[in-house]
Amino acid sequence: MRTPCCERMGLKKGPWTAEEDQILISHIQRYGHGNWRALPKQAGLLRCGKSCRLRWINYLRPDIKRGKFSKEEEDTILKLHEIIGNRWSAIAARLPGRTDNEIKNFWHTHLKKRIEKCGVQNGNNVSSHTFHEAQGASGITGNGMFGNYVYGLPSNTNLGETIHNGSSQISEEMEFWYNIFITTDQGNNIHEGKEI
DNA sequence: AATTTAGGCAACCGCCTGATG
DNA sequence: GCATCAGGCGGTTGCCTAAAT
Repeated sequence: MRTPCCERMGLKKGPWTAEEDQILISHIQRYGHGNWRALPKQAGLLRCGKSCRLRWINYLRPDIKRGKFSKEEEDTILKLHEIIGNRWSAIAARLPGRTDNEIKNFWHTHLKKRIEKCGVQNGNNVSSHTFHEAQGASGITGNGMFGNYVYGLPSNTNLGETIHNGSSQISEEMEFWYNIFITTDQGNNIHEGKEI
């Protein structure tokens, strides 16, 4: 049974101070972040590696875009979420400067509510128009896809084939977004709807 | 002005995966 | 094949602040 890194004695938890931020930034700028576990010790921070990594990726990274999400970004999140579900990191990969955590928070605090509202007004949920439509057309059940396993699908299901051959009922819009997803996904080890 | 409530977001937790020995 | 480690991910929590009462 390994000890979770955060349980080590003497490690600080909770909000980061400006001083800690500065230490982390200068250390990474100087030496990079080859080994997160060793970094806090090397930098002189009383934090666990995970905490440092999270702080850097979600807040301190220089290329982070802060502020409100644009309409285009919102649309992208909504569409990708319909296609791939709660794969926040995959969605974030398509929104330069945005982090998975930020997108996840934005989803839970804004978009989810909006969708639920729309769903109530329309008497169904938004997803039913796209991915669920595809599911219905191809006999697929489940609530997500892509991953080391395809949610609710046999592991050998070729989703690309399913979508393309499934039926003309599948919306062109979904196909458009699906194509964007599979053709632009680089570095995520995903190819044609499946992780390799 | 004081208190309560709700929303937003940073951070933690636990699990999973891939790499390594 | 098994154990361990580090990194990564998604779910969840809890704090802070603004709005409402």
